[in-house]
Parts: sequence; structure tokens; C-alpha cells
Amino acid sequence: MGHHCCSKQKIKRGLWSPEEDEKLLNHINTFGHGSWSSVPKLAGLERCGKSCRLRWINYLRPDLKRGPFSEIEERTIVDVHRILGNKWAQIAKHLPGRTDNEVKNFWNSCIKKKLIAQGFDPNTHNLLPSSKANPSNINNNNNNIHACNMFSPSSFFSVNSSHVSADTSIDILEAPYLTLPSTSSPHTNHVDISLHERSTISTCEFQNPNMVWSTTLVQEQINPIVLTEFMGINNVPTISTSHSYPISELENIVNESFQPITKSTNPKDMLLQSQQEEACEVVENENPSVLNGAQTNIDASFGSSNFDLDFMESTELPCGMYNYQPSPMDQLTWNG
DNA sequence: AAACAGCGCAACCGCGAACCA
DNA sequence: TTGGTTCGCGGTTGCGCTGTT
Repeated sequence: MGHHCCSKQKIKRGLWSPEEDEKLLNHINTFGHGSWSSVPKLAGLERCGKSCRLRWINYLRPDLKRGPFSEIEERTIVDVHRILGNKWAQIAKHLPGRTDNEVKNFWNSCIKKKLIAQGFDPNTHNLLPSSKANPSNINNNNNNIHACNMFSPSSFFSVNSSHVSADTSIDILEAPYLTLPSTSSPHTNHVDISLHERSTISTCEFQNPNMVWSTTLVQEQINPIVLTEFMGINNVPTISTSHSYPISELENIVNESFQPITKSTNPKDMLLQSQQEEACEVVENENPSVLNGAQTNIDASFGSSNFDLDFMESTELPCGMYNYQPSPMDQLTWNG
């Protein structure tokens, strides 16, 4: 069965021979690919256009990088995947010389297994339920939550738990990073931030998770911390951005940064919001403990928001950078 | 040495988006 | 606006290599 684009043609399938590669390479180098559907005929190949395109993109393109993935590339894949999910083509755009197919294969054959072995769900990048009680994966020391992983310290993983009490402090990771705990509860609209063994305890309130991150970067890197801003879809925190600040600035930054966005006036969004609120009430009635006001929660009711992937795609992602540098990523935009 | 299993990678398939007449 | 064609993407398959029994 051939592709519908070339079902009338005599189609060869399977691995490409060096002769076929040469024909395709010569043709594209001379004429460009133009319409892929016409390439096989013009190049004298008994292949379909799709197959030619794939062969060119994944193998013959001159700008392809060969060889194993570097540690930096690996980190980039993990970081971008945490934000975008299985958007291999978009992930590959952040890795010059790598193809979506290559990234996808590397993920499935290598990274995925590493994450699972570390007790992380490769889809959500959160700790797997079975791993939350596993001391090898979590340093549960003095009630501190300490998420670490093989990519630490360049990657940040949320501690996704509804059992974080108010007096639970958040450990500063070995690198000067702080993670904010979050829960899947879509209702509670505040977050407690505390620093282990430091007196600074700040609580900020926001009405909507679609926060404007408006704080300018503080350049001094004296005891910097990272505030992780969680976003998500369908009550599942899936997107985070990280920012470094001097520790002394924490309270001010928290107070200034978490600015609520006014609710959408779009009727469709308003309907979604009301539906979410109804759903939250159901959750609240069924499980009141989830909404314990002393818990550390981040509102994750993002269903009414549309994250601007196109915008983000056009920027260089700072995710996972050890030393944070300001970038357009700070201007993450939402279409509400 | 042969059989088998596991793995990585290249290629295919189907679907939706984009394009165009 | 519509319908046909082409493109691009993500999921899946299958082949070949390698290690193990």
C-alpha cells in the first residue's frame, strides 16, 4: 500500500541504497526539492515523495549533526519536553543539526528509561506515585521535600503533593535553587514559600494562575534562589519557568511578582471558568482535606488559557540553564 | 556455534494542517 | 466556501546489530 500522494507510482520501500541516496542528493543539490511529490520522478527514483522528503530531512541534509547526544543536548531535550511534551519537531528546533526523529528515538530509547529509573514519570516529569515513598528518590529529611534527579541541578521538578503542610519547609537544593510545591488541587489560590533554616516566610495570594511575571532580573548572584512558576493544563502543572534572584530579595519579589490577571471576559472562557469552579466544589465536597488552607498549593486551573506555543517556539529557551540569563522566555505570553 | 532477546535506529503510516485553485 | 492536493508531525513498525544463554 503506497501513500495516497503517490499511489499511482511504482513504489520501492525499505532501506535506501547508496545509489538512491546519491540520486536524491544530486537532484536536490541541483534543483532543490520543490514539490516533494514530483521529486521521485525528476530524480529517477522509485520512491514516493514522502519517503524522499523523510530521507532528506533525517539523513541526507548537509547540516545534520551526527554522533551521540551531548549532555547539554540531553538536558535541553528534558527541559523542553517538560514544557512542550511530545512535540518532537519543536524540541528538535532547539537542537541544531538534530531531527525530530532523532530526538524522538533518543527520548524513547534512552531518556525515558533514565527518568523512569529515577522514579519520574516521563510524561509529566513528576515523581511517580510509587516513588514518592521511596527514600532513594526523595530525601525526606526533617519534613523537608527535596526533589532531585539525574539532571540536577539544571532541571527542576515540581513536588506534586497535597500533603505539604504549612510548617513544611522547602529545602534549598544543593545548587542554590528553591522549588515551589504544587498540588493538583485546582481550587486553593495561594502559595506558601518558605526557606529552610531561614526566617523568610512569604505568602502570596493570587486569584488566577495566569500570572504576569513582571519582576526584572536582579543581577547580583549572591545566594540566589529560583522561583519556579508553574503553569498547566487541565489541572496538571506542566509548564514551569525558573528565575534566579538574590535570597535577600525573595520577599519583595514574591510580593511584587505574583500579580493576578483579570478574568477573561470571553464568554467561552467564562463558561470554562464556571465549569472549573463547579468541578472544584465537587472535589472540595468529596475531599475537604485537599483544601486545607494551611497547605501549600498552587492553583492549577488553567483550562481556560491558551499558552502561546508559537511565541515560545520563536525564542531561545533558558530552561535548565545553570546561571539564569534574561531572555525573551521571560515574556511567556498567554492568550486568555 | 546457534538461538534468542533486547535495543537502537531508520523508515513507514495515518492523520490533521496548510495550501491552492 | 469548498474540495483536492501536499506537507509536516507523532506514533508505530520492523530490521539489523549486539549481548546473553
